[in-house]
Amino acid sequence: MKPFDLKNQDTHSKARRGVVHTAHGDVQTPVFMPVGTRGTVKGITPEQLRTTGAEIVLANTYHMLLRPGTEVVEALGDLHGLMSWDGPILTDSGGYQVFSLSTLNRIGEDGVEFASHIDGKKIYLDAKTATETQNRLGADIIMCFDECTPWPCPQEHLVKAVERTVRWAKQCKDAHANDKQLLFGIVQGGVDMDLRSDCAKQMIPMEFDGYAIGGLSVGEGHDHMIRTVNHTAPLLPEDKARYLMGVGMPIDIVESVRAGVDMFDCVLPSRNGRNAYAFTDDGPLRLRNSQYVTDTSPIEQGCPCYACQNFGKGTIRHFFNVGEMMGPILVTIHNLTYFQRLMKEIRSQIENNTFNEWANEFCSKHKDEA
RNA sequence: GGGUCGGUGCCCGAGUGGCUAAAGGGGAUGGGCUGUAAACCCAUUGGCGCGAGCCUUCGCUGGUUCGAAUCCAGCCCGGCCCA
Repeated sequence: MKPFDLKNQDTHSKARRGVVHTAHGDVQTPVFMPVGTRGTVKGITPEQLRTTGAEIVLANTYHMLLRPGTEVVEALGDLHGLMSWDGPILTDSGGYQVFSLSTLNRIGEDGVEFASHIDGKKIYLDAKTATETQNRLGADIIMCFDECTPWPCPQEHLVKAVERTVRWAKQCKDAHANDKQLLFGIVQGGVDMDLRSDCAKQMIPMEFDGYAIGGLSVGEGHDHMIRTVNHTAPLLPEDKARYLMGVGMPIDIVESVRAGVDMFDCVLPSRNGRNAYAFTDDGPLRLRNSQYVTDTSPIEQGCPCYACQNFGKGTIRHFFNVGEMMGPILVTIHNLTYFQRLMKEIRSQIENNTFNEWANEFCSKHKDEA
């Protein structure tokens, strides 16, 4: 079976409605994938995650490799067993940690040496080890080991990063030895359109199961991001899933869907939820703010999530103020539900061929959040 | 009644002649977070002023000193010990 089926193509934009087929089930796109870096989406159970509408979840190779380690994950029934999640899982290769843990690593031509952020132990990650590790962790979609560059980034570094990312991608493809898993390639190149084009041109002949746009949402800002996505997404094969890594704010997602992106992941709904920031259709709420002290209304009127059905803002604010776990739990559930409801709306608008107009309205309403 | 230790900003608490509008916590208020080193991090927190700056503040009152939260005297209040 083809890994990706295109179901509808919006006629007023590049937005698409599709399905990704994985060993643990289908994923309706455009899709938002919550992040469960170390084997769990922080603060909620898989059952709660399911009720938000999530179909697929992320985990991270670098973090699982450090703890508990590949053998232990295998012994616990691979990632699906460990996470108690029988749906699709995607693992990031550790390429993001090349960026996020840059003070703890050294990038070489063949791979990256990390000083473990836990005990300083040397961890070497390259295309082969990242792929073999992911083969064994057992996710349904695995990612090439890439170099996620920072922003701003000197041009010569950007060029080198693209070279390495392309070279490593070939090595990942060669090392990949688990035919139950889809392997996605990643296009790098910062906000340099020529580099993005070069990188895409070199990645496509390698015939990956899907293609990601990496190296964005690293501080470049909404305009740079969207310009780069608008340039890059159309370069990728129409019959393969396109995945914008690490994005993002709702408005970033809507604009990127418009550019033809199918898949997203981001820590924002979960992390910000833990930090009392609630996403709503009327813009964000900072639930620690004193204005909510005695507010008995839900975070979002009409939201079917457990938090909105059972608690008012004042109670949730109280939970945050006294440090009760329930605050982070409730807002995580709400935010993930918000994102899933947004994706559902997006899919429905594409099916009705009304996406573009809807997106215009959404973006004008949320432009302040960019 | 005698002795002794102490009374500092919203709270706790450091400071014991000038660099002190006063360390550090807590609390409060506001902000940030984008393929998670994040249930975390940052900022503000006496008043007035855009600002230089001015005013008020370390129990109360008075004193010493160029200068006092800091030294002295009296008083008030609290803890402990003795009677």
